[in-house]
Amino acid sequence: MQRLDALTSLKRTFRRGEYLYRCGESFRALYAIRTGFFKTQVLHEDGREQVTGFQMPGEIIGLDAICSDAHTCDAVALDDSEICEIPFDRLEELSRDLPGLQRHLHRIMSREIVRDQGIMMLLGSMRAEERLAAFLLNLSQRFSARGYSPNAFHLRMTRQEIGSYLGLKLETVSRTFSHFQEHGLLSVKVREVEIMDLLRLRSFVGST
Amino acid sequence: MQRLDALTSLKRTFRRGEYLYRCGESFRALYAIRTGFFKTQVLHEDGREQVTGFQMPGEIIGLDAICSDAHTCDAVALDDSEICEIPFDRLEELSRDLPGLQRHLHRIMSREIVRDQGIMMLLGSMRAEERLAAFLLNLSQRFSARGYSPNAFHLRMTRQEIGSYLGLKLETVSRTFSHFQEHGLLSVKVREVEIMDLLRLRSFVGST
DNA sequence: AAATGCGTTTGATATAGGTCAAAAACCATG
DNA sequence: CATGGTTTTTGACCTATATCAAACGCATTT
Repeated sequence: MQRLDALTSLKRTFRRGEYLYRCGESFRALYAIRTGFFKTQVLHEDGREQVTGFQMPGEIIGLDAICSDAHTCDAVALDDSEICEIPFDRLEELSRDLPGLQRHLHRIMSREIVRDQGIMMLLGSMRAEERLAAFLLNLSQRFSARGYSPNAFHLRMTRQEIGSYLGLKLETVSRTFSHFQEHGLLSVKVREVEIMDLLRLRSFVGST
Repeated sequence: MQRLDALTSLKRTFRRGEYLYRCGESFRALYAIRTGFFKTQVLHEDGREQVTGFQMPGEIIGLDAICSDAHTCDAVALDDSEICEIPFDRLEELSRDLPGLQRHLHRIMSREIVRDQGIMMLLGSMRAEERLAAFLLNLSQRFSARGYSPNAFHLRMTRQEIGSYLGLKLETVSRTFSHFQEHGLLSVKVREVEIMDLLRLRSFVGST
């Protein structure tokens, strides 16, 4: 356990807008978010961007870099944040001695794969309203798991970033928020969201 | 190395249309494809399906099940196939003794995450022609890596399955094939594809 | 307090891709 | 080789979302 503590001893802080890593940089460590908020994005050479995820405290980023020893996306702080660096070779070493840690690591990687499957489902076969509803419910659930209200929260990302993540244009995101508001599902004031009717919002997605 | 051989000794065959596993089934093993062709899909309760991938020999499926000890998607043979079962607990055990194997497993999981990022990019920010071009180029590259022609191959999946994977309707897939053919990029006769102008097809992805 | 600047909202219009429908091609089976 | 079922193609039309454009809100600077 001391060794595990030693593994996670290096902490770093980031201001809003700063990059934790950039696509192409060589891979050394995974990062556990302690506080704050990040996004990960892939950039196409023609300038198009695809936001691949929003990460909150307790989540691990950098897993994509293992396969090629280089990061395949950017990670950007959306809020002042603190992360904890986990050197990957030492993590592998330690997980050889600690089956519980090994299993944990595998679970984390697998969970990321399942998360991605969910996004494929979202992007591949949902309509705009379903996408936004699924997105909000996902945030709600994650805030809730961290002890915050599942019904009222502050969005750390712009409409454009939400749109990129959901495969929609920012105007469509904005309009869909307005629709939801008109129908009494939620109240939204720029970045502040309050979900009024969680059940009905859920029924939009079909499941969850 | 004997232990590694022992690990991969259980083989099974599947006829076209048979399920390797189904969503919800409990997780015991990963599967390495020896011969044949599979698809993985997630089903929404309202009947919508999302194909999450097409797998060929040498590829590993089942990684999604690690995190919850249950499969989160279906895997269906698209061709008569042979797979090799890899009991996961024994794989973990062995990878504690063999750092090379451990690293290999991590790379495979990470590669899957990167693959999924690519699909998000595709679904989130490409148009129909780009999606289909990217799909064909991906198949081409994978056939090529297996010693088959990169220019001529047989599609194992239906237009509907391609469409589901690419977030398009089957009619759109069909029409886009026709467009490509009209422009001399490829020749397609139902399931037989021959790429005539690989460079120009490539220039589709990442332009416009 | 005015000016600047980004992010957001809203409206008008355009279009890529979806939907519906029918015909054609293909494939498995008796 | 005739049959019936599936898959594919193609056409006509429609709609969800994109695009373009303008105004607005809010925060920061001057």
